[in-house]
Amino acid sequence: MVKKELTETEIAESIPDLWQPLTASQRDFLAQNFTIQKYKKNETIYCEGETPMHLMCLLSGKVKIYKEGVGGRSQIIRVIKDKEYFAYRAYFAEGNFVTAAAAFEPCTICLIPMPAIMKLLRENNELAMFFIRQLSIDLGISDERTVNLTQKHIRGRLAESLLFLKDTYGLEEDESTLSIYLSREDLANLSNMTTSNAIRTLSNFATEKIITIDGRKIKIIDEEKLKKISKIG
Amino acid sequence: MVKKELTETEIAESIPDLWQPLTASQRDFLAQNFTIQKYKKNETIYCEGETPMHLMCLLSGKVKIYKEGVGGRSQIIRVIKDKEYFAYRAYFAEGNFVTAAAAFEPCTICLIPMPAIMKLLRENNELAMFFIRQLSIDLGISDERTVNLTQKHIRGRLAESLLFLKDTYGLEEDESTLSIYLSREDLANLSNMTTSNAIRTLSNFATEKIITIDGRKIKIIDEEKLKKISKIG
DNA sequence: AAATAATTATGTTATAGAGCACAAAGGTAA
DNA sequence: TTACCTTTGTGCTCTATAACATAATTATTT
Repeated sequence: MVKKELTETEIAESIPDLWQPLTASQRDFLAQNFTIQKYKKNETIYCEGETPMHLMCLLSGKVKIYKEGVGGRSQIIRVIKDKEYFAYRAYFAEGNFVTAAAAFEPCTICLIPMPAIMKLLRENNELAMFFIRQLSIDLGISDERTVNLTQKHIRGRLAESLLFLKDTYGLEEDESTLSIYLSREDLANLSNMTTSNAIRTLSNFATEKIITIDGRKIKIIDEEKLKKISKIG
Repeated sequence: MVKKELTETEIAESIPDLWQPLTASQRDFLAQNFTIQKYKKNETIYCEGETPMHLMCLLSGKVKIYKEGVGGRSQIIRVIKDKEYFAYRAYFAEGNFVTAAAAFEPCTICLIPMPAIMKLLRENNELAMFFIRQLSIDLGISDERTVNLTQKHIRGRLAESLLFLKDTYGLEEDESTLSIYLSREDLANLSNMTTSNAIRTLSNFATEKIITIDGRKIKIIDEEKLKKISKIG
């Protein structure tokens, strides 16, 4: 664990949502409990079944939260972009992790021990409201996702995943290339399908001129059509 | 809307989790904002897209939270038993309902305007922690559910639903009959399958002496076997 | 009580998508 | 360079489950 000396300004910029509601003394306290950790590409951040210890905030990089399902098939539950918090749910629920997390690409993560967060929460309602809002949003997304993954057909699921990646990580300067380069396998795990079907459906989309593919680079050409496919399932 | 005069004791017994953390003046305030509403069997409590106004606590009866999916297929997301709170997530997420709620059987529900809850939340951290814990638990369940519904086979999904109903609503005095009598359609919507497949799989379970069925009455005979089927998918 | 509608049951058919096999391409290591 | 592994791509087969059709029951309404 790297314990880097950071100025309070640097910390404030790293974790604005958490920092902003705090009083001066609470900020001091948080600065004492702030550590930085780096993870290599594809490195596991935490595993299913482990006991949660820290709140994590992704400072840079991209992270997947996933779950090993039946027969080794893994399902990506959600993805984290920078400035997003994760790994706290299980602690609040007083249980172990039901998901695992791994780095899509090299990551810098800020860790804050959950007991420190609990102390701040007991003192600061605005902070509590931040978590209530965040958990509520995530629960709504999860409910939507359950229905989408179970009821939509392969094309609809893949289309939705592509739009979801666009909304989460955005596009490159050309305004059409997805800013995340996933393996076909990750794309399949995100869309609840086999790798072969992700490959096949992706090339179908390319043939239909909805996207172009160049290795792992995906350009969205016809977003409207993608939305339509996602909608009708 | 029935505005029944209740004693504070009666209220306290109805909504213990919400009541217990409050101070005397907060309890007074809550008692002023407490209304009771009754719903008939199968009546809709709220719809997808509506704006959330009240926190609801189920005082008696059974409720399903569901979502209309692709092609009119509906998916039961979770079920509520008495003393459980619901309908608050969307308000906290500052959006409209993404799910609908309906009564499985006649229900009595306590409604508290969300702005009143917000006021109490701002004053009372323990109350905030209650919601953080509850949302965290529900999010974990939802994540588990996503994988179970997408990856398990029909038998596994139905077995899981039966165990889930047992855990939620319990058994009758005979220690084996499920305390909830669902239609095959509801059972199917809970297990992400068609009604015909719910019927078929249910009678298969009966043939295999895992359960007995008498109309909508389901007796669990071999819980261990059910757990095994649920586990292997 | 008769009529109508809803639910449960069962058989048959059709198909989406998994599973598998294998080849080609690209990466990494020795 | 050669060897080896991982990822991507394509074709073929098989099966779980949806979709449909039609009774048989059971509720509900008139």
